[in-house]
Amino acid sequence: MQKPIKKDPNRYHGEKMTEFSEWFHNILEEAEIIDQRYPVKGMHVWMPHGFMIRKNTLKILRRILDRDHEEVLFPLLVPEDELAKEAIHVKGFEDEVYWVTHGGLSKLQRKLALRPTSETVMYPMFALWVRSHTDLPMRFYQVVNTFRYETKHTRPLIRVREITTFKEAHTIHATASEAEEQVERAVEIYKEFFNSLGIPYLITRRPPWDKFPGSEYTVAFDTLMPDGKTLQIGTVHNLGQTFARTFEIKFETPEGDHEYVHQTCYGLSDRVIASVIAIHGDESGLCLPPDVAAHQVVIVPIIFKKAAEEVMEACRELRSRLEAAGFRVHLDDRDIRAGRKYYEWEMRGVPLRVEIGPRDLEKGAAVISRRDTGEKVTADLQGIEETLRELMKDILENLRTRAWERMESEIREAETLEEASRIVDEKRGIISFMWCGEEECGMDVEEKVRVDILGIQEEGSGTCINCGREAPTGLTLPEHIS
RNA sequence: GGGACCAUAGGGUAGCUUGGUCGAUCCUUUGGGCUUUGGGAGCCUGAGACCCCGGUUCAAAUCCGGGUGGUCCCA
Repeated sequence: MQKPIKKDPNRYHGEKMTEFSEWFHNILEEAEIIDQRYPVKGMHVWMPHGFMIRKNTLKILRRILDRDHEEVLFPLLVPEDELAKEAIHVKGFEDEVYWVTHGGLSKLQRKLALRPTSETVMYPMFALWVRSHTDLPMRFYQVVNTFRYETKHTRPLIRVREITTFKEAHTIHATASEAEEQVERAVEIYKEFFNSLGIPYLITRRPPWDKFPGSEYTVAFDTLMPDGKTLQIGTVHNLGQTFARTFEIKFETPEGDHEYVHQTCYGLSDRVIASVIAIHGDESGLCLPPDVAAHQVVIVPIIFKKAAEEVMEACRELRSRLEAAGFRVHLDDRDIRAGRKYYEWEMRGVPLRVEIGPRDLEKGAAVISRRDTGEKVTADLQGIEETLRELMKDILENLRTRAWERMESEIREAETLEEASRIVDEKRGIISFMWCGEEECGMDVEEKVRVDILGIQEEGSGTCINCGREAPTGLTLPEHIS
């Protein structure tokens, strides 16, 4: 009981803000999310706890997508000639494609690529599937792994060679305006998804030199990591008819003509999980939104010699009750000190902890402790389901608000290039300024201020910070040091 | 694409400069036992490592070469 509160130097270290990179690395190992020791660069192992979080995250996503998308599954390998068909598209990926060149000992007559993304895998099949305007629209998605031969430093969940979780949706429409509308819908879908994870985001239209290769335009979701740098966590592309022409995807109109379809695609990856971990986590470790947490409630019995069995029995009973009520609950009945359990479950991000000891039992109560605030309250065992449910709602709300405030406090407005440069010197955060939208002028800004322009926000107006021309749309240009 | 640094139990480290005292240090982890248990328990007793290949040498964790893996900086 006289605890020597010595900080174990080998557990992950606390200073999340000052040493984010180390914090992130350590928490992934410590909380048993990812094992980074697999002996191939950029490829890592999902451990059971991490896999649970991933599974729950996907569950939320599928619940939303399944409303009007159909899930499919396409092959991993793309023949070289298909991959090469869409020239601009290939150019964007050729440096980072993995190739399968052999089958056993014999060399393949036709090289096969590991999909870097699945446009060229799916679209030849779409050409077979789409016949008539009555088939449209079509909305598909799949959750697969993709491969990119990253040459820069890899980092678990954020920059990897095997993207283990890539949700890609592909839609097909009869008209340009329907495709346009689908882009808007996809943005709404992603908003709903990120909101249910409490992740703040910035929605921008990517500058033309940074759009998806082969697309008309790209709308991207970015969030802000604790190190002050932005992270792209989702993209929505309007593909126009480019791929339709390349892959001959046509439909018959009511009039009997044959026209090329209009397409969109949009994707999310492992980075979503990285952002949940990074943005909500703190110096005690993970802090998970209840919907993604592997365990939502952990029960810790406070055992003394006297009443030991009664306490255990009450805990077991509570567990069955909570399970019946639909909670993901765990009873930690290990024979170690309660304090140690607290530290462990806090590190693993469990939103709620319920403690039951002899004193509580006499009162027919339990102590509930919430992970996000550290607050403890005593609650009646009677009707505790409702209390816990309320608290979970509150936790998500609190996490979301907290995260949005933090991100917004890092967005700074600049009226002049000098001002922007000064902010850049701080090496963190996002700068918002007006830009005319011209490519040449944008490149010039990137050069002068030494930033990467993230994208254009579709609101407000003013004069361009660089050339002084009228800027029809307000612009947010986050500093994006990659 | 260019450069710097690093590699010792599951994790973190000491030792390397000046080869031998290393039967390799400390923390954590981990098996067994007793006493404990309202915020990381204590004691006893076990377990666990010099990245790979080659070289120099009587002798290599230590020096040299190559490989592999990792970290960071610059374009």
